[in-house]
Amino acid sequence: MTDIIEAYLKKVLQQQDQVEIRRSEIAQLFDCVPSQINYVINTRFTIQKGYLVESKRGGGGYIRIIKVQVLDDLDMLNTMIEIIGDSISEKDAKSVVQKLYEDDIITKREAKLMLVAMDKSLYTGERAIDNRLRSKLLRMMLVNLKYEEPNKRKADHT
Amino acid sequence: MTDIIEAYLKKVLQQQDQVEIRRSEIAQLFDCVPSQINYVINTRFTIQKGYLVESKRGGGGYIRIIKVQVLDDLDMLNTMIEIIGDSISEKDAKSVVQKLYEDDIITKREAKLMLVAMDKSLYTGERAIDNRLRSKLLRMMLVNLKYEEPNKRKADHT
DNA sequence: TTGTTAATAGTCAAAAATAGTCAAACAATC
DNA sequence: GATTGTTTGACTATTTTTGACTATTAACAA
Repeated sequence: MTDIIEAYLKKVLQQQDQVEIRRSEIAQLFDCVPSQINYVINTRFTIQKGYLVESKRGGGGYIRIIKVQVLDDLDMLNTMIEIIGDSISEKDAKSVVQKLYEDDIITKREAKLMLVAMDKSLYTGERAIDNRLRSKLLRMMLVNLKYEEPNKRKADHT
Repeated sequence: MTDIIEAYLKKVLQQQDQVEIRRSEIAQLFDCVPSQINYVINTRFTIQKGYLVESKRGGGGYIRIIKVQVLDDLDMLNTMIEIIGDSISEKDAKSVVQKLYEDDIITKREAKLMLVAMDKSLYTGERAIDNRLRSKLLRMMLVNLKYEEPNKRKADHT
């Protein structure tokens, strides 16, 4: 269900750079409880994945999902570095890498290298410590990319 | 039983380069306990045998088996992985990366990413601990370079 | 203005729906 | 008989679904 609703919203977002819904309407449309919509948004439309969410309660209330717009690769990298902050979970870190791949800022191989480096199996198991180290490593890699020549890319480098 | 399930999955994989199952369904189909499926996967669909496995728990969970191609540079990478062992200094690690770059096994950008990850400024300062973590990370990265998923169209997110 | 009600959305934790781990029991092979 | 491989099930971990309760806002009544 979550996947279906996610797909629906992403489809709309392919045409527009933002979408505004009424929570109860979408819940009805997909025949689920309203809080399911919150779950979808909290897990699939995070800032690490490149989305901003605004909402208002009360009469005429809404939930608005906005695709984050960036100027260019450099802007994207800077934005991501900010988002990462000084601590990041495995999941969020992987979302960031995935996003960079989807936006053609890194190649698939680069993404895979970065993903292994984010994997929890690499770290100590102390969550707080791991998240700080992971953040440091990811930020260092992104900073590095800022000063590298962009990859020459074909339209589709799968 | 293990052989039968293995054969079944491999038959499907002859037609497609990946297969997605629901563990409980397959267990039912072959009338065995679900954890049997894990056994099959752990013994017959390893990375050494050319398979990658991904899974998700919870509602809508799945196990996905993906055929991977082993790349040409296998020997070189295997040798490097052996040399690295379970502990490596910053200097030696950087030499390894440099060598891979000189031998055209990795690109310049990939080399830079890996070098950042080897840098001592990332680590704790406890030499023994750092060298083990560095080795683990470098080996994980190299293992990753050995395999490649078959071409799959990336979603067209224009 | 000021309360009150209706119409929203948000939070949180329990329950349900999955998959993973591990070790004991069992079976096959050497 | 010892070793290695397989099967089983109890227990754990993760993700999703659900619903009761809370918070906010707008509209309206006093």
